Amino acid sequence: MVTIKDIAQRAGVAKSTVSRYLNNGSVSQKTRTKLDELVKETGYTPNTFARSLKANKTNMIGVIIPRLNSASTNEVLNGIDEKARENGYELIITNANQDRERELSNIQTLVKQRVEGIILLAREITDSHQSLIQEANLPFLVLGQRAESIHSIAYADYEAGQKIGRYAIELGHKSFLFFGVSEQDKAVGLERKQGFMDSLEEEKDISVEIIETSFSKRIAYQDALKVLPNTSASYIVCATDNIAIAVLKAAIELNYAVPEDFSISGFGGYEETDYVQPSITTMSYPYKDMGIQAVEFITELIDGTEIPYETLLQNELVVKNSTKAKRKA
Amino acid sequence: MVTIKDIAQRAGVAKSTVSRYLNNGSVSQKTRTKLDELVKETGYTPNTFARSLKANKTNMIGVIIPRLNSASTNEVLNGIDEKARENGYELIITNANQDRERELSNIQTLVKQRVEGIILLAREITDSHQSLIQEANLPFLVLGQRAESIHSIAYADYEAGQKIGRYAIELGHKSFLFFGVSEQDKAVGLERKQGFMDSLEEEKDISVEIIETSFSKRIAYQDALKVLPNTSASYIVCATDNIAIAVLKAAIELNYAVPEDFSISGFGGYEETDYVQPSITTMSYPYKDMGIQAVEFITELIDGTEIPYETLLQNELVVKNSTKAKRKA
DNA sequence: CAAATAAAAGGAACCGGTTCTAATTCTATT
DNA sequence: AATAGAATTAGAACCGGTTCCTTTTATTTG
Repeated sequence: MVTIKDIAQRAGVAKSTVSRYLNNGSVSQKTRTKLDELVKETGYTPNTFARSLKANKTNMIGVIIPRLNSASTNEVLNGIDEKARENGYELIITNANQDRERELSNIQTLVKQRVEGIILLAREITDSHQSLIQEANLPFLVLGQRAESIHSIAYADYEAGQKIGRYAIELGHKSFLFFGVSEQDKAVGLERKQGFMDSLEEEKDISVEIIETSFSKRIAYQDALKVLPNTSASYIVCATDNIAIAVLKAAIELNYAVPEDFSISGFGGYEETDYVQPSITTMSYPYKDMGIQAVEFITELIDGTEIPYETLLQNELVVKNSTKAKRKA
Repeated sequence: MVTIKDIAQRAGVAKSTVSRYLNNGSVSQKTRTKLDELVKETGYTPNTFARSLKANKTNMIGVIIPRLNSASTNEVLNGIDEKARENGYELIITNANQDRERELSNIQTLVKQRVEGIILLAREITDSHQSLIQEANLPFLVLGQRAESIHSIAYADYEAGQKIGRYAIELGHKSFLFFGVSEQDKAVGLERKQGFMDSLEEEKDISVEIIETSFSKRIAYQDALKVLPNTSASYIVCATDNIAIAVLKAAIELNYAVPEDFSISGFGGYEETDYVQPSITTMSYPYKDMGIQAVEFITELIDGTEIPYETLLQNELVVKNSTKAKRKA
């Protein structure tokens, strides 16, 4: 590998001159030309480590994702990727594979790699997270969950829940089945449900049955096969699009008609909801925007600019063919 | 940030002693205990850059993926991630976003980052790739495409095409519609099609209509809306599962019955094919295994071990509900 | 044309580690 | 107790850059 020393020697100048040439300037036209040639000829590129070592700056942002095969994660990553590139940062993406221990160890790994900031796509923020983050003493941004005393960007999940509730009420539904996930996930498990429940508050003659299932399509599908035959609901609220897709599959296999027998809606706005029969009504989430916003924020944090501790991103209802007005009894 | 010098001073020993303590050994019990304490107390971690600088070793593998929101990419990454972790490598994942220029620039970025090897999930290998890879002079592994004089792991796409063809023939189909993609993608665009076509060779009274569409569901869907009303085919071969899903959607919206009016099959084995109605017959691909295999190979290349230039991974037919025997005319 | 000033270049120190060699200390042996 | 040999340790050099300070060279000005 050719180094700055080699270049300097061959050009007959000092290392420092080459360094100046590479960075700001103040080099005579003559040496500049000479160095241009040599760099081209040798294909010289400065060693990033040597640079980072001295500069104490790595130009890298660490990203921790909960799992790889998730459409929402990918969209967020897409936004992060695009914006990071634009801002001149390299990304180190690490996968926690839904394992809390691994998430923590990923934080440490990134700290060791001397990233300048960390973006965490979160499921849940525990005390271990809190203390590790304090300790790391790095710009840190949590996405998708609100977190005390850590900067975060989250979706307006509570409001999203409300919007679905109000929409269903408008359609005349009274009897609901809610497929949710564990409340450990505050945003998805708690806030969406809470928003939905609160939106029904002032209505009369409402019944709601709540089932806790999983993010996994397979498990949600199995749960739905068991639950659907015994429900009196006319509207099924699913806390994620994946759950909605799984419930739809179960409903059809049990020979129900959707939306005639059940209306079904999800949360997420996944493309996949367009490609099942019927297409599924859902709350669309600004995933990519979140990624973009995240890089903007982390950049500001790195630069020492103040940003709000909590940012909420709104989402909107997309009505498709899996929901319809309740027929008059 | 606390450095090795700080530790050395506080322990009253030389830097080199601390370094020895951190690495191999040959340190007296007394200093070892002392240093244990100090490291714990200060939370010292060695600076990766300083280390890499001297060692000329980074323990990092670079991965280039064509795009983020792809189920197959994610599965492969999953395997890579798992195995890399096991082998003690860090991953730098970069996204080329389907842009050839960006793919090339990603290679350069990774080379600058001094990764020890690069894994490229490829769509197409051009001459620019070839020369850049030569120049980089790093262990390099291409996944998903065969590439001349570069190590590669690919799927047995030709054979996969044949298997689908033979299966359809067995079901008694004679008239086919093939939704393919550009031949620039050798594996998906060319080999799958070629395998399929060759498998029909010895049959009589066969008709095949070939449509070139896109990897994008949206575009494939639009193409299908145009083509389906005018086809006489009874079996539709789609070069990817995404295309199959899009074609199925179009078929249903045009009021065809699947598989009664058309049998439809895809390639890929995506989970999503289970969640549409009807579920789609497909060739399953060992994505995760490829990721695992890839890390094994790149590790061996880094260590200087010889590996075969070309490795082919087999895939198998998974019959679901979107295909059935042709009814006798 | 000499002196003052600006521009360019050189040299050394440093970033935070590792490694090699030489020096010191400890242990065992006679 | 003297000495050989092994185990530890210190110190310097180095990895490949950047940066600060000093010196040299070029340019301008009176």
